[in-house]
Order: sequence, then structure tokens, then C-alpha cells
Amino acid sequence: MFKKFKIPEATVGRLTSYSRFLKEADEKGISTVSSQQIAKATGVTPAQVRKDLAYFGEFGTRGVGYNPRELYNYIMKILGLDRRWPVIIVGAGRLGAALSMYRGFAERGFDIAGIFDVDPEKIGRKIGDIEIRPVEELAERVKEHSIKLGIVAVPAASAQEVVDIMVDAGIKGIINFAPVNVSVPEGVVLRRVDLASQLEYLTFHLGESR
Amino acid sequence: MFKKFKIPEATVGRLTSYSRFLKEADEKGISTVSSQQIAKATGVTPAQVRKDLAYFGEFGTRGVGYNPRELYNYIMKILGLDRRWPVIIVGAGRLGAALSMYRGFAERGFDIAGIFDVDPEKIGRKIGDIEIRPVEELAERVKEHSIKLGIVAVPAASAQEVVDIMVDAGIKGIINFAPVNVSVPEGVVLRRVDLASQLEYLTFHLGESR
DNA sequence: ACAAATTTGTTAATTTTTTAACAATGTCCC
DNA sequence: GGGACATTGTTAAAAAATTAACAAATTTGT
Ligand SMILES: NC(=O)c1ccc[n+]([C@@H]2O[C@H](COP(=O)([O-])OP(=O)(O)OC[C@H]3O[C@@H](n4cnc5c(N)ncnc54)[C@H](O)[C@@H]3O)[C@@H](O)[C@H]2O)c1
Ligand SMILES: NC(=O)c1ccc[n+]([C@@H]2O[C@H](COP(=O)([O-])OP(=O)(O)OC[C@H]3O[C@@H](n4cnc5c(N)ncnc54)[C@H](O)[C@@H]3O)[C@@H](O)[C@H]2O)c1
Repeated sequence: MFKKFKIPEATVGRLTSYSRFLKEADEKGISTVSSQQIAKATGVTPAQVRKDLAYFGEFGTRGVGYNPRELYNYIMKILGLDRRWPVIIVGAGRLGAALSMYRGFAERGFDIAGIFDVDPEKIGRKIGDIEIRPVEELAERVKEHSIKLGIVAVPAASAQEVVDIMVDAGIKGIINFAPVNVSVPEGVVLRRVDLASQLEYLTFHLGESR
Repeated sequence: MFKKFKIPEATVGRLTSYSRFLKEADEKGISTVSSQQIAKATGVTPAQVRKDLAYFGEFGTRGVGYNPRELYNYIMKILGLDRRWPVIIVGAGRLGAALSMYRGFAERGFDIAGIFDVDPEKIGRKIGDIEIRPVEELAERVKEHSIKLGIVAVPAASAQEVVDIMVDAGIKGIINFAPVNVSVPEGVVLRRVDLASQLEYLTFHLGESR
């Protein structure tokens, strides 16, 4: 599709920011934006914006700038968001429930296509209009709907076990919210989100000025 | 305190991982660990572990390794976690509620010291044993308890407004969960956590194999 | 039509981060 | 006590990412 030799990890995150700004600009009826404006709005340098885009092609016009809608569409395609993605969540606790109801996912093309848990108390209940199902049904559902994405929101002690079940079922991309390192086989993309660590980043830097 | 010339941003995140492993090792009664073992458990290279630590001092013994408890204590000190930190949360919605109840924060030294919202329906209710208070009371509470850390869990449209209130009150480190760029003055550390973007990282990489 | 002003895409330079290499130090075993 | 082995701290090399610079393309004003 696009040349994907070696894209800096951070570029992907910035593309998300750019796309959000571009969508807003388009909705305001703006017909051209410069790398300067994109940079200002997203907190990076104009050179960075152009460099990031250059990995994937030429999307602007010299002397003019970019068309927001057009560039937005390109970026969404680069990110793989020119389609909708079903996502399963394992762990219907507080975090799992919050994520299940998060409208921001749907806005970016992600549909919650299943919530699983082991707690008999929770199975059968609904979060929004999705019923919590036992983990035993996970594989069937993943296969039936060719689901590729999963979110792990179970306690740390169960995270690896859940990841293994997901991988066996055919999940190819996983976000793990449990504060523990889990391993996945080649070909499965894993991302850990450690919220306590985010706070620690702050305290580390506050410490600098002591 | 420590020399802090220029520490890679990623180092801070890795220190969190190391510390978690070291705590476990210590609790198992293990008396020495090597950079090799730390690396294996946290998914990095041994050289990386030693380099990360070298920014801050010498914590091991050549030919031997590190004492888990000792190194754990050092790292916690480096991260600024040799004390407890009160944290306020603004936005008592689904995410704010989940975060308020998250035991993982307390385990790392963070205490939820206030939850604020504007919704009259929510003010006065309790999450766990903390009462949701109106945002108007934020400044008073922050000043009274010298609170330095805040979490923003309000809709994107209100994020900047809330950040401004926090900064005015004296908050020095902020985590923003709203999918929007907000700005803070010099001297305030800001971190954005964009969960949709995490999923997009996955779809981007899944796209590679198409 | 042409000069001045913009703004991109791309290449080069710089900076930052990671990885590798190895001398210094310590343990273990005979 | 000495040689084989292990493991750190540190320096050097390599790789990756960011920033800067500038030629090419476009628009605007005269
Ligand atoms: N609550 C937060 O704000 C928050 C923030 C960051 C990280 N986390 C992490 O996310 C995870 C979930 O946190 P939480 O607060 O929602 O916890 P929780 O205890 O409220 O929910 C965990 C859920 O997982 C289910 N579960 C346990 N083992 C399971 C298994 N093997 N298969 C399927 N489901 C299983 C439990 O029944 C429960 O419903 C934890 O690892 C936590 O550290 C939570
Ligand atoms: N729910 C999730 O899992 C999730 C995940 C990632 C990011 N987010 C982001 O976190 C934020 C909160 O999400 P949510 O799902 O909890 O939304 P929510 O609507 O459930 O809660 C938002 C809360 O903020 C309060 N609020 C609004 N304006 C305020 C103001 N000016 N001052 C104080 N409080 C105010 C509202 O009264 C409400 O209680 C959003 O920006 C969302 O995009 C949510």
C-alpha cells in the first residue's frame, strides 16, 4: 500500500493529532492549511509535520499548503482507518466498563464487538447495549467476525492468560492496561498502557526543580 | 538531587518497569539480580538497563549484580516516589470514576485527594469514600494541601478551561485524557494520554502486512 | 510578464537514543 | 592463591529521530 520501510514510532501518534486538527479545519470550511498551522495546533515543528508526511507521499502543493479534507483522508488511510474495526474488551471491571462506553473509539472507527469476563456475577449484564459474555465464548466470536483487535482490562495476574487466549483466537493487535509485561508471538502487535507510569513521569520531572 | 542533564524520555518509563520487577524479586527473597534478568523480564536489552541506571549513579556490584531491594529504593527515589503524592481528578464521568477507584495508583504512592465536576447531579455523590465537589472548590483544596498533580477527565471542549483552573491553583503536573491539545505555561509538565491513538498504532501496524 | 513572497518536499546536518564492546571488579572452585 | 567465569560501569560505535536548510513550485501584486 504505502512504503513502510521504517517509520518512527512517534510519527504514528502525531498523525493522529494532525488528523484531528485537519478534521476540525475542514469542518470550519477552511480550504488550505500550512505545515506551520498544523504544527502550531499540535505542538510540533513545521519540519516535523512535513517529514512525517513525506514518509508516505506528497499530499500538499508547494507555495500553497494542504487541503484539510484531502490530507485528512490520506492520513486516515495511512493509519488503516479507512474502514471500521471491531474490538473486543476482556475484563468488565471499572476500566473495561469505562472503555466500553467511550464514544471516542467509535468516532475513530472502532466498534466494541464484545465484552468478556469470568465473574458469573457480571456475565449476562449489559454495558450500554452489549452483554458481558464468558471468556469461553471469546474465540468463537473473534473467529466469526474476524476480529483483530483486543483490549486487556483484567488484573495483572490474569493478563498473560487472557493474552494467550486472545492470540489463540486470532487477535493480531492488543492493548494491555494491566501493569505487567506480557509476551506475544511474532506477528502480534502489543502495546502497553501504564497509567501509573504516566503520573511517575510527572513526579520525575517535578523532582528536577528540587 | 541527582544529575539530570538530559535523560531520555523513555528511560523514565523503563524505570517504572524495572522497579516493578525488582519489587517482585525482593518479595520472592531473591538477593541479587543481573541486568540480564531485569532486561529479560521487562523486554529490553541488558545494555539498556545498565545505561538507564548509569544516568543516576552506580547501584550494582561488578561481577555480582544488583540487590533488588536496594535498587528498587534507589529507582523509587529517582522517580520522586520516596514520598506520597496527592492527586486531584477533574471530571467525575466514567473515566474519572474508574481512575478514582484504581488501586494501582495508591500502590505507587498516589492518593486521590479530590474529585471535581460541574454537574450538579454528581456533586455531593461519592466515589469510593471521596465526595465529588464543585470545581469552584478546587483552588482552595489544592492550595490547602499543596497538591501538585492533577488528572483531566472532562470532555475535550472543557479541557483547556480545566487545565487553566488547575494551573492557576498551583498544579504543576497534569495528565490530560481528553483527545485535544492543551497548552500550559513554562514550569508545568503536561502529558497527554490518547487511548484511541493507541488503537490506531495497532491498526497502522496491522496494515503493514496487507 | 516578472519580481517578491509563500510553502512544500527533500536532502543534509545535528541531536538523541540505542547497542555494542571491553576494561575493571568481584566470585567461585580447586 | 590463582585461574576461569560473571557482571558491572563506561566509553565508543551505530542507529534513529529531529531539526535545519534550501531548491522547486505556486501565488500575488504591479
Ligand atoms: N481502574 C482504572 O482506572 C485502571 C487504570 C489503569 C490500569 N488499570 C488496570 O486495568 C486492569 C483492570 O482494572 P479495573 O480497575 O477495571 O479492575 P476490576 O477489578 O474492576 O476489573 C477487573 C475485571 O476483570 C475480570 N477478570 C479477572 N480475571 C479475568 C480473566 N482471567 N478473564 C476475564 N476476566 C477476568 C474480573 O472479573 C473483573 O470484572 C487492571 O490490571 C488494572 O491494573 C485500571
Ligand atoms: N471513557 C473512557 O474510557 C475514555 C477513554 C479515553 C479518553 N476519555 C476521555 O476522557 C474524558 C472523559 O471521558 P468520560 O467517558 O469519562 O466522559 P463523561 O461524559 O462520562 O464524563 C465527563 C465528566 O466531566 C464533567 N465535566 C464537563 N465539563 C466540566 C468542567 N468544565 N469542569 C469539570 N467537570 C466537567 C461532566 O459533568 C462529566 O461528569 C473525555 O475527554 C474523553 O474523551 C475517556
